[in-house]
Formats: sequence, C-alpha cells, structure tokens
Amino acid sequence: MRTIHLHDTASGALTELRPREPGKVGIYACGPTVYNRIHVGNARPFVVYALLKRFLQQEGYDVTLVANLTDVNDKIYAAAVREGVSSSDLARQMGDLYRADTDLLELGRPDHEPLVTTSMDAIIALIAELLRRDAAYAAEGDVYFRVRRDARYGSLSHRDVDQMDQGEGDDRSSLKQDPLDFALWKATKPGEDTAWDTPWGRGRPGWHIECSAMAEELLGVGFEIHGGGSDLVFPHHENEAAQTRCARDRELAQIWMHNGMLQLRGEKMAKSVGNVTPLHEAVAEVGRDGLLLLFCGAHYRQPVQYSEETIEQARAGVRRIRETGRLLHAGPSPDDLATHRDAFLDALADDFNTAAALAHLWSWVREANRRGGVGDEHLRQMLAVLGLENLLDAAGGDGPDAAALALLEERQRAREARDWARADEIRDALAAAGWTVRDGADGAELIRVEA
RNA sequence: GGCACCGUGGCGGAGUGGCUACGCAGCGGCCUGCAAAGCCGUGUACACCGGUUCGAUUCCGGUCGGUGCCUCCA
Repeated sequence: MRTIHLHDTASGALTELRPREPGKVGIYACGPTVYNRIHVGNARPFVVYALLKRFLQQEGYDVTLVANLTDVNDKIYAAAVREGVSSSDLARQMGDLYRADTDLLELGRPDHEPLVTTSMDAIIALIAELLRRDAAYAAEGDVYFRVRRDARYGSLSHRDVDQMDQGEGDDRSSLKQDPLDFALWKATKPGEDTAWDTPWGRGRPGWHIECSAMAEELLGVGFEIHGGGSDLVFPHHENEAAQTRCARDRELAQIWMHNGMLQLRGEKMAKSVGNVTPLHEAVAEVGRDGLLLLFCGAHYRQPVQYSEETIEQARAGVRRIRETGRLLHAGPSPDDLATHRDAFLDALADDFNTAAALAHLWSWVREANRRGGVGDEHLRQMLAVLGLENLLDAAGGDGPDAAALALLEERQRAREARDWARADEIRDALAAAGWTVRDGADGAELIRVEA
C-alpha cells in the first residue's frame, strides 16, 4: 500500500490520504442534474473517480464510491414543462439514460447512486438541525442559510466574503436577510409538480443541501475524498462545506478534489456554451477505449482538449497497446520490467497523475515489443487500473471468414510464384474487406482494420 | 474588477534548479519482394522582460496571452 497524495482544493496543496479507518476510503463525486442527456464533458468526473477507485483498490484499499444524481431542480421543472411531461417522469427517464450512457464506458457503477427524491428524510433533518442552531431561517416557506454565520465560508474557493459580488436579486431575494444567503429549501411554486411537507412548509430542497445530506448518510461526516468538476467549487461545494460545518461542527470531507474541464476548441464544453457532443455519440465515434485513453492523457486537474487531433492520437494509442497485446502471452512478466510497472503506480500515487503513469506504461510496451513476447502480467495490471485490460484480450468480432482465408492462401501461392502484382492485388482486396495482411516469420496473418 | 490556474518542440502532454518524460505526426535506417507492425536513430521546446543563483524551462516580480469560477453548469 503506497502513501497516496492528492491535491486538496481547500489547502491548495498535496495532501496525504489518511483514512479515518485504516484501509477504508469513501469517495463522494457530484453527479449531473438529470434534465437531458449528458455530454462527453460530463463523463470526465465519472471516469476520473471510477479510475481513482480502481487504483485505490489496486493498492489494497476498500473503497466506497458514491455518485449522486440530482433529480429535483429548476432545470428539470422547466424541461418537463417544455416537453409536456411530469418532472418526475422526465427525471426518471433521464436518470435511466444517464446510467445507460455511462454504462457504455464499461467501468461498472458507483457503489451508491443516491437521488434527492429518495434522500428526503436526511435532507429535511439536516435543514431542521441548521434551523435549530439558528444557522438558517425560514421566510415564507423558504429556508435560507446564514452565510456569515460560517466563519470559514469562502475557505474552499479562496474567496473573501466581504468582496463577493452580491447575488443579483430574483423576485424572491428580498426574503434573504443577507444577499449572500442561499436557499436550503424553496417553497413550492406554481408549475412545480413535486413537493414535500415539512414543519416550515411544503416545498423542495435547494441545490446544495442534498449533497451534504447524502454524503453524510452514506459515508459519514469527515469522509476521505469529495470530488467533482472544477466548476462546482463555487458555489456548490463551498455551500456544501458550510452547511455541514454549521450543522455538525466538523468538516464534511478531508480532501476536496476537482477535475478540469473538457474543452472543445479551447473552450469549456457545456450546455450553456452550446458546444456539446453527447456521450453516447462520442463513444460511438471514438470508442470507449479511445475515450478513456484520451481522458488519461492529461492530468485530471488540467483541461483536456477534445478535438480531431487528440481523438486520433488516442486511437493510435489504443492500436499500439492492442498490437503489443498480440505478442504477449498470459503469465508473469520479466522481473526487470517491474520497474516500469512500479513507476506507473508511483505516478498515480502522486496526485493520480495518469499522464505521467502512461509514460511508464509506454516504456513497458516498448521494451516488451523489443523482446517480442513476454508475460502480460504487468501490462494487464496497469491497464486494469485504467479500465483498459480488455485491450489485451482477443479483438472482438469474428475472425477471418472462409473467403478471406481463401484469398490469403491464394496470395501465398502468388508470392511463392513471385507474382508480386497478383499478391499485392489480393492484399488490396483483403484491405477492402477490412483485413490488413501482415507477413511474419510464421507466415501471413490477417489483422482486422481498426475503426 | 476579484479569486484559482495555465502558457513546454508540428500536435497532445508530464516534469525538474544543473543530468532535456512519454505518445502522435514527420524524416532517416533495420526488417520486408514491396508493405504492414515492430525496433533503432532523428528535433539547440520550455510566452516576453527583469531579479535571485555558480547555473532557471523550473524560484521571485512584472508584462502580454489563454482558461475556469464569481449566475445554472461535471
């Protein structure tokens, strides 16, 4: 079990992972609001935290990964009205699509995927505690959090409360005692078709309280790692942290991890920017292997470029690993190659640096190619952390059909007759049928042309 | 304007106070009938200007440029 360091947004420094209970790690990663289908950018945190979990497990930790879905929200109400369906039907449908789309990544599911609607008791209880402590106040059915009550407010996102822009008031802002305050609970409004009863009135939760409640319920206060996209640092995570601090007198999480944005032409991919590629389309186009390699090509905190070039480069990487896989056999790898495998894992232990880790994986690959056929143990171990061990298994799809094999034999006869023109003609015909001919010491073989 | 971060060779992208990752593409070579794949070799890269230092791409200050957040956003 290596010592693992991760960058903590709150302190801005690398922090050693020190589980409350030795060997056990809880991770809470903020998931999407389900009001439409997710795009490739939304998949980055899903991938980052799924792979982090794999790495920690590889290191011997018992990991619980929680990733919530927000299924009650203004956007959902609005989208449901537009589409003429109930908000709960829409949320259920989009939640199902979210799970289906992320299943395309073949990384398994998080251990828990809580919903707002099924966590209402915990949410209401947490708000009640904040009210009891006077860290929140009710106003005409709304409940607001007293931001200035939390002396450490702003410490996660490094903002000074006194310098923060005052939120521009919507029609109900006058209910706030301080413009910085934010809603824990919103009184039900016309057009909203879901609501819950509470001592302070009928309504539904604000955005931030759900995560404080669900994370605590499933992982306990003070759990190890809280993650999400860097665009959630403020206000979402700042507010989550403040709520739990004021209700429990303890920090919600030990380490706050934030992944960088996926960029399209140098700009964040986001629904609000309108430059999105749906995840299921990206998987169809790039392939899940290529997509994972693309994500791993950059450090998780840095932006990732999603472009023709980076997609092609990721595809080339996938081909290279598959190519090496053809040479390997199942079994232990040479001891002297372990240094690359160890360096790979060391890089991951140092703020989960997948880009640096990959460099060591490539070194292992080059050495294996040079030796021509060694045991696959190390490579399989590295790829497993990245969710790519499948690259070592026989390529999917059927093998060459009878017609292709007949052509290959004919080509072999042509070659023996030194009829190069005919041999090349047949090779072209095979290429057209999707097969690359590769002449080797043991004769020719057919390799399926990669997409 | 405030906060956070970034500017690395054709592209992507790590990293480090001195020993110049890694991948893709290109070029040369080996292998091959020719290819393919693989291997070997190949690029005076670290935005600009000052400062600290024996020495800075790496530390400090400034300039310019970019990104994210400051409102829903992974």
